Amino acid sequence: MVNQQPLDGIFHALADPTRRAVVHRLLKGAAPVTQLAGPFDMGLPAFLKHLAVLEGAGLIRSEKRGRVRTCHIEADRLGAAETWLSDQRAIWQGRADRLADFIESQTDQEHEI
Amino acid sequence: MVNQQPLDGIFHALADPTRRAVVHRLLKGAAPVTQLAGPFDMGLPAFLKHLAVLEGAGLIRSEKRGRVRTCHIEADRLGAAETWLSDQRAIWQGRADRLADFIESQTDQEHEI
DNA sequence: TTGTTGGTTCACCATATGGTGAATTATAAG
DNA sequence: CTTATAATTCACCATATGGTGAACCAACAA
Repeated sequence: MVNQQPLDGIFHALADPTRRAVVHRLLKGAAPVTQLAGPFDMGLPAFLKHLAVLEGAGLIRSEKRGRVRTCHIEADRLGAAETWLSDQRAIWQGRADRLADFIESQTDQEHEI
Repeated sequence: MVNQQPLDGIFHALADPTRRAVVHRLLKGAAPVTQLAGPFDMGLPAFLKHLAVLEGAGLIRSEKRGRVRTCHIEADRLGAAETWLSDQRAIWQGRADRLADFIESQTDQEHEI
């Protein structure tokens, strides 16, 4: 996989329930690693990998103060994904000939009857 | 990976530039497999796996008539992802204390000065 | 019937992903 | 100084992912 467009990382990061839950949690406020990891049934090393994926995708940011690392959400990166999706919807909605697909699917069904 | 929530599959499917391009293409109208595969620099077997991922996620549908399989977009599935994202944005925007994050980050910087 | 075309299946491979337990480091707290 | 806590690193493992080439099947065309 040579390609590494930003959307690749963002969508990949969001394709995991643990990571989505972390995003969801962080939207309500920053939190340190161990506290974030609390609800999940996995070891710290595994959880850190999830955080690394999120941070690599730019969805979160983290700073270490003393021995505690605090994670923050980077909300505008979510916007990048949202934008791509709404662009696609715009294309879909803008189609003049969407009816063709419907008719086609009906024709298919007739053959099955 | 035991968990298989619908969003897992949808986001995973969208985390690949080839698959996003296929979605983009199909939004403009249905197309047969070989024609869809045309622009991409990979063999048919590899491309079929991408289609399988998209179909598994419910993002596309396909029917075979004669020897040609025609693929259609399933646009409402995109909506599921869009909805999750806009829900998250709602949480973010609804936060009363977003300022706290900003102040915290400023405090961090002061210590570095 | 003989190609040719559109898809499919198969066996295989390299790398990525998501997890583990154990050892390690660094900062706080007693 | 000693110990507990927060996080990190390391070696390792099973499975998933994304690709290949070659063989194959089914349908249309000549």
